[in-house]
Amino acid sequence: MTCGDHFETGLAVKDLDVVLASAISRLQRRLRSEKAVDQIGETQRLVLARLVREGPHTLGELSDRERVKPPSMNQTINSLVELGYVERQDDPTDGRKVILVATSTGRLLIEESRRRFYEWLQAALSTLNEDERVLLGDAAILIGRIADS
Amino acid sequence: MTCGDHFETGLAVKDLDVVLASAISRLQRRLRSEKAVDQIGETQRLVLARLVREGPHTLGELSDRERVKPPSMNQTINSLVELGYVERQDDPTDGRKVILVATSTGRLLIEESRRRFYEWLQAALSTLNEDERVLLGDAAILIGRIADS
DNA sequence: TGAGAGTACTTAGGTAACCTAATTAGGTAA
DNA sequence: TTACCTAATTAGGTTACCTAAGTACTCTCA
Repeated sequence: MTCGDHFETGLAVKDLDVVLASAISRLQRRLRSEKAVDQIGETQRLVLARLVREGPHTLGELSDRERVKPPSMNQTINSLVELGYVERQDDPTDGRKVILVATSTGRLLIEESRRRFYEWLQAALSTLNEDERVLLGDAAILIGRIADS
Repeated sequence: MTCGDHFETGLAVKDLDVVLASAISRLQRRLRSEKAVDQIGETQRLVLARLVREGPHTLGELSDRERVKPPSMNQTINSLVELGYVERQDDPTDGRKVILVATSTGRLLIEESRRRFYEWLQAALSTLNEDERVLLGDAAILIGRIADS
């Protein structure tokens, strides 16, 4: 395969809407079934991972980032707080705000959960070559941009 | 940008698990909110679209294709039947099977729904160039392959 | 030919993750 | 200090999945 080629010339772009939506739905379902080993769901894992990776956020910031309404995020946060993975802290400068921080337990869970997820993903990716992995990384960025557009 | 380059060298592949999962979740949510104009949900639309595109299927075939358990697919089909978009027919050769066929109303809905979806997607894709669209098409195929692996 | 095993669909009941509408509490500015 | 704005939360509902169990049909083979 040389520069400019792609895997299924023409076809790939023609049915982009259906092919992309279908592929994404299927991967989402697969991810959901794979994570079942964990104590937390996919949504909770993504939020907790963000708190660990990027540090404390307010509820509003989190719901914006994840493209979810505040009440939905609040529910996710409630379960993470109940499980002891996240802590609510008062914002010293604005009493309306609540600062959400991952606890050390939460940090630990994400490290382990992420390692396990990587195992599955690496197995799945083992059928792909390096070029394809790079392509997928680029595509993830594009998909994120579309989602947020 | 020349052959071999990609948009965020190194970074793209390094955090592939989180970046990909997050991007997919966000696009899924966006799709869900965009389709809200339709009478049917994203899941139903995907199934009905498949019936229109690929012709009649049994329930088992559909649930396999969509990576869902048979009872879940049955529920989706029930709602499509109630709305008059899909018809159940007996399999003449195997009394256990049920053949699912899109009605003409269903076919019509998909055509309209798809045109509308394309409008949104084209708008979203207008921020991308042709190379990026091709990349996204290729990635969709890879994602589908991973989901089904 | 008629049990026993297997397959395909369906029903029942439950859960996770979203939503909108309304409420509470804290901030801001005329 | 009243009136409005913003942030988080509560209440209640929907959708789309799941597992377990049941029904109806087909196939196999003694």
